[in-house]
Amino acid sequence: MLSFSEENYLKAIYHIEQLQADGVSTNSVAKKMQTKASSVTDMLQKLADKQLVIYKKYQGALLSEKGSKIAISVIRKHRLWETFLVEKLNFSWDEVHDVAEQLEHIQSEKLIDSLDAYLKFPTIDPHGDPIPDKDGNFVQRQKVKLSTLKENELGILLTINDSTDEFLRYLDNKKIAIGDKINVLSIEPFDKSIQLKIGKRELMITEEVAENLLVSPL
Amino acid sequence: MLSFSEENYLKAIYHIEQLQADGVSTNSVAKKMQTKASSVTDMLQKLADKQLVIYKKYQGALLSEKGSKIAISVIRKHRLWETFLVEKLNFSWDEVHDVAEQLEHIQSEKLIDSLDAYLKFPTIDPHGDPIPDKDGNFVQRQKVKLSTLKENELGILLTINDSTDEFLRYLDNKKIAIGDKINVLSIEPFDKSIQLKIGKRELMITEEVAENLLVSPL
DNA sequence: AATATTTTTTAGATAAGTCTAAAATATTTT
DNA sequence: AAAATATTTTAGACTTATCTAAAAAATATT
Ligand SMILES: [Mn+2]
Ligand SMILES: [Mn+2]
Ligand SMILES: [Mn+2]
Ligand SMILES: [Mn+2]
Repeated sequence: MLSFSEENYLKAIYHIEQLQADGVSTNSVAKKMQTKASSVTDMLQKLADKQLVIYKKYQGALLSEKGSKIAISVIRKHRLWETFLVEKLNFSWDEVHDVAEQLEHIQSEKLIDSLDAYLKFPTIDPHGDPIPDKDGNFVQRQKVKLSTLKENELGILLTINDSTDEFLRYLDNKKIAIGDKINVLSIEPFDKSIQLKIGKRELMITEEVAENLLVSPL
Repeated sequence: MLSFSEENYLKAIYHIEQLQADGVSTNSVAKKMQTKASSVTDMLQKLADKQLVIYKKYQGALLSEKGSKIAISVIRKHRLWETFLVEKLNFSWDEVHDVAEQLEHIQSEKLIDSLDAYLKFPTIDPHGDPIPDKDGNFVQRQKVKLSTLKENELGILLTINDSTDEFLRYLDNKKIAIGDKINVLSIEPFDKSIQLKIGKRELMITEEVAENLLVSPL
């Protein structure tokens, strides 16, 4: 039985590993967890004792097989709860994260598997992120930043890089949603802002926004 | 923001208060919480500092207005989650308690009020216990032990005194359920065992079982 | 290669929650 | 009312998770 804190560290290490496959640095974990490097060192030593990470002084850490399984199960719970909140309790996608941060630590295999079934085994969460199944498997989809598309190219919005409430609400306001088919009409050479078309609507987004929208190119 | 531990103590004190209205003793809390009296003293001092209980050395404790409100809100969450697990996720009533013990500490007013609405504002949980509403109000029903009924008297099973898994499963086996109309056919003078009728079925229960069944007399 | 800077670890402190053992107080029995 | 017993509190220790400040190691700069 792991503490909430241990589970949160494992999840953070997992997410950092996805970005840069080499050893996860103490500082990168500290930044993600909004804590001090010394606290991270303490925790990495503890997780190493429990064989959940492979850790060598000054070399950073990597999740072990066991640690990785736990991280994925926490992520599974987080995303299933987010899906429940949106689908069943009518939360909007910018309201679910903090509650899911708490719910992801509830310990009950029966609970999470029943929830999974109740939701009809969803594979994608409200933010477009894949939901691992009971065995930890999930879909890996090819995706590129919208900012890499050329003029007249198309893409389906799969997920987003920035999941802050502010960005989610920006997308709501602009009526940009997961699953939308986005057509790049033109790119302004001066500031790389993009004129695009969703359905019949035309709108303009900045390069920064385009960097945070991940699409499947068509 | 209270810790899980503080919330659990408040809930325990509340439940003990319901049984004996006078000051709640340190030992009674220790017994309920399965902890040591010294730990209880520490916590009572802390809760008194936070004005959640009224506490005088060697005199035991009482919940303050504020403490009582929090205790009731934790109970509300516990019972709504139990109802959710049974109604929506097909848990049986002997499987919900431990999970609800965890879920009752999730902090989100929007979550619990949405859950309440999703369940159509239930007033009774799977064990027959009343569910406080958003304002902390709940139905108080007149109820007596089945063992106090005389021969040929009737009662509706409202709730139970013993909520252990074993007793719940005993009731399932005997097909005795909350809401059943129970007819006391005869009482054996020797051991006070009771012959009763539910629907068309006749069955016998011991006095001990009858002590743990609370009915509304008809 | 030596120096400066950054990163990481260690040492020591603090807070929450628990425990055991001993002391203080209250209650019951004689 | 004194003695015996039970209850409650205090004192001191331990664990987990965090922090600050200092030391050690790694990396970057000159
Ligand atoms: Mn999230
Ligand atoms: Mn998500
Ligand atoms: Mn319960
Ligand atoms: Mn219940």
